[in-house]
Amino acid sequence: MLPKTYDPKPVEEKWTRLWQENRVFRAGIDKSRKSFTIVIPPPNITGALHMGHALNNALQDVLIRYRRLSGESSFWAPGTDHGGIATQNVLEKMLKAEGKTKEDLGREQFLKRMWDWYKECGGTILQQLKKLGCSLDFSPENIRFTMDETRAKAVYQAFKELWEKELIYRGERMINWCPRCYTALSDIEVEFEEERSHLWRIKYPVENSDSFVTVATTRPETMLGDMAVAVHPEDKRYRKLIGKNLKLPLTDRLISVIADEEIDMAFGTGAVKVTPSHDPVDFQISQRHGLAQMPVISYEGRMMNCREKYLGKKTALARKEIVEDLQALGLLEKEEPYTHNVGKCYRCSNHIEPLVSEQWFVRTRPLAEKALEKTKNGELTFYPESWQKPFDAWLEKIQDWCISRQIWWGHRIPAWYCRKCSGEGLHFDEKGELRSVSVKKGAKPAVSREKPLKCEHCGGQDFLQDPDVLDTWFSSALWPFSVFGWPSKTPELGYFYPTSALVTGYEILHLWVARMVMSGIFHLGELPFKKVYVHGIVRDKHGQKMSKSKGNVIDPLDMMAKYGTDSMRFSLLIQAVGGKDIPFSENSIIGGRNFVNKIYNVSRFLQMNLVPGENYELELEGADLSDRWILHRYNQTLSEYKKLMDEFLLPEALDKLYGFLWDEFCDWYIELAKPDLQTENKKKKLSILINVFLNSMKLLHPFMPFITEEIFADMKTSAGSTAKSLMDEKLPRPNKKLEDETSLRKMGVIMEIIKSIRTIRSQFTIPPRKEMRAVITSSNGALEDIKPFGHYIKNLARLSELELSKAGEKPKMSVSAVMGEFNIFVLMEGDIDPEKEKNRLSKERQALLAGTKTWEKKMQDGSFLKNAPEAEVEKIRQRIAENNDKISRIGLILKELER
RNA sequence: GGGCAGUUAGCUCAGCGGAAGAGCACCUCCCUUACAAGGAGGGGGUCACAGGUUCGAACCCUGUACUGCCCACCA
Repeated sequence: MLPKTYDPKPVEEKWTRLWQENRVFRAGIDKSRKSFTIVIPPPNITGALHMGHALNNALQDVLIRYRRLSGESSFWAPGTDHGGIATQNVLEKMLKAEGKTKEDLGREQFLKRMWDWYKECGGTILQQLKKLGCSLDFSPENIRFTMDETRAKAVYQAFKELWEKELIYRGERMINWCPRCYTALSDIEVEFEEERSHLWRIKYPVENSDSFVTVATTRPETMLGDMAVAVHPEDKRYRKLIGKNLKLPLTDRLISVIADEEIDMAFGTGAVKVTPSHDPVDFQISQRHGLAQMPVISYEGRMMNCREKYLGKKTALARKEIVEDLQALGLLEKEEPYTHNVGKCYRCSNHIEPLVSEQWFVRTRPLAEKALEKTKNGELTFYPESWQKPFDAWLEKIQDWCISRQIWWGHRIPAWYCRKCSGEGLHFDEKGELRSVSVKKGAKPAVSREKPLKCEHCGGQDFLQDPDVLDTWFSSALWPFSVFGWPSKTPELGYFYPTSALVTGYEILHLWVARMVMSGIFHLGELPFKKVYVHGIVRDKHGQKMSKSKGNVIDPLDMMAKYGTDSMRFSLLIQAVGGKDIPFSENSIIGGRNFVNKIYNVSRFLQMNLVPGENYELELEGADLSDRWILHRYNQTLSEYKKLMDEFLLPEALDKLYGFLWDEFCDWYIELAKPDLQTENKKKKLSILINVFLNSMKLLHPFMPFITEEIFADMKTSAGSTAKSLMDEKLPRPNKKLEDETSLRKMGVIMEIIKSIRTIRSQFTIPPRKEMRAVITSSNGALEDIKPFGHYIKNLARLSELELSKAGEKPKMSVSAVMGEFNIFVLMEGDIDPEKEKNRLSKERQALLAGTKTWEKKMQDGSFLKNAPEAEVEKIRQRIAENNDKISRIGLILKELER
């Protein structure tokens, strides 16, 4: 005999192996069938899979399995992302533990270590996706990596095409610099966080005068690089000072007062210190006024170009000392608490230093405009659609994309400089390696994947490659087509591109999705996908983001080991409603675990009853009411399920299945069918039980692949299937022959009667096992309707005897209920307290009377009668009639109790 | 500072113009031969607040409050 509880572990291990061995997930080109393609958001190779990956990939797997079962040729290939800064940081940390730095190793050795790490970690992540049940084809030739040879070709091709169209350029701009990661970042890689700090008011002495101009700043340390103080041209306080010089404290420099419209007179003192090298706004002001730049903060985040005292000190320390020094000089007017937003690195959370630097950029506006056309004309749609607006808004305000990173791990920028022609433009470090390049000083890049043979200008052959690498998102942006071998015109590219849908979390809508859209249109002239399914973030049960530092991380691998993969998938998927964030707790998996066990026990029950080897083909002949009812409900559930799945309403579809299987199939239908399993009717009943159940398993399969596959394998022969896997089966189609609305109505009445008898039993604490006698009376034809199904009531309400009669007499020693058109009397043994019973019925009567009163009031309302639709009025008329009928019936029972 | 959501039972949410719902949690009774990871029954909500539209509002409109996200160069 099968054990009472389901043990997921051996089942999951078995099927994980068999699926790969039999290559059931293989997606080939099959022009006779529709294709369904999703490219996996490639996980970064930074460590292990987390809950977010579990959700993201479970959702994709649901879609892929559903489409595969629907007969489409599904493609979903595994892959990982090299993950640029994030991954480099992981290795740097590991080196630190060994007491080394990446400089100790040198670029070449460091990269070798990175590739070793990829081999180790990339494999682990794929292994974990397998555990999650993802129906990816893990054949080695199928595994993609954003830095493998094919993808590298794509990156070069993309760079070249953009360069040739002048959409990539090199220039000096204000960029976001992370001194910790030691690289430039794009604007969207900066996260703003509110921080409590101070606003300092500093007095700048006016030259040849005793007066001062007071400026307000949150960053006093940058004052060493001030080149001016700006005021609004119409600011009366300062108008006279415009053009005058100020003595910049702590330096021996003079700076001038300039006028700029952008200055807000109402903020601070209305006078702003202008630091062109370290503030984006100041940079713009300086451009407008032709101010010189003077950087005072280095790439390391230390003070430079300043007096000895501060030289080389970190900005935070310099800030403290400068404030103290100003105070000592009497130039600090005020220090007030101030809360403002501070930019932080999205990879290491350290403060971002805005500074001027020469970098590579993508000119995004022309690309964004094309993308906007597609979203505006409805070609690109979002599920849920509320993401469309923010997506569009971002494209409309898009800034040029800084794509160069000063790290080592990534695609090296395919630009080369002739040593001879580049003049002063090449800067080397102490080891003689090219460290940075200045185009302004003569360096002219030649774009090429390999080292160029000859310089176009001087014929020289000594080339140096640009030391920077590309933003990791640059290669991610090409993923939907690089996956298929672009720029080669592979058959896969032709068949699977554009892909069918993209499934992703909203946090990378700009970083990734928008860039894929722009790249797809630019390089292939076609959107990479037309549907974007956007999901939320898995949080802890209090809605907090999971993070190691908070210690609230739940590891999906632990959860799968403890409760099984199907259970975890269920609890994630059922909660993923409307793309909202999911508050996840271990507790929520238990619901999934219970459902898995419930299903397992259904199969156990059926297997205990069926005769192995026998074929239980669906027999409709002679189906009784409960059969017709469950088949009708199954059929309805199937149609609703398909509709929901096609609309990407996956949690809703799962919820429908859950309700159908647990409430209707288990709690009602199986219970109703049980007595028949003891009769010659057994085979017919089993045919319906097995067919409805196994078809439901097919519907459930995309969500919970392991248990459904296992059950199917155990029972398929009974349903006449020889399929090797459930996935070789087809999803059932709704069948008109199964429709039977009448059964729904009739079963509804019977279920209500059963429930009211159960309620009475419960109220009088009659043990469920104890058999009772009951009498049901009704003065009209309704009784005829239920007469053939008395045995349903007897069985499920546990009655030893059921009398159906027209006579309205209340049997002695009985408890009564009025349900619809029926009076129900449950016969009690021994005495019942007439007072208690009277009380109970009177209370119900009161409630009914109150209802009638409300409705009648409404019926006396002239404007209601005049304005409300006739159907509404009729409905209320009927309610009153029903109520009154019940009231009078209760009245009669009460009268009988009096005697 | 701008924009977008949300506020319904203890929790997570559905309902989006005609008698307040589900799941989980809770309480009571039951180890009934598929399942105690189960079954049956039950309690619990002025639908954030204030106005308005309507015969009728959780639902539509207008404010207010709070919460959450996204975007933004206010020193």
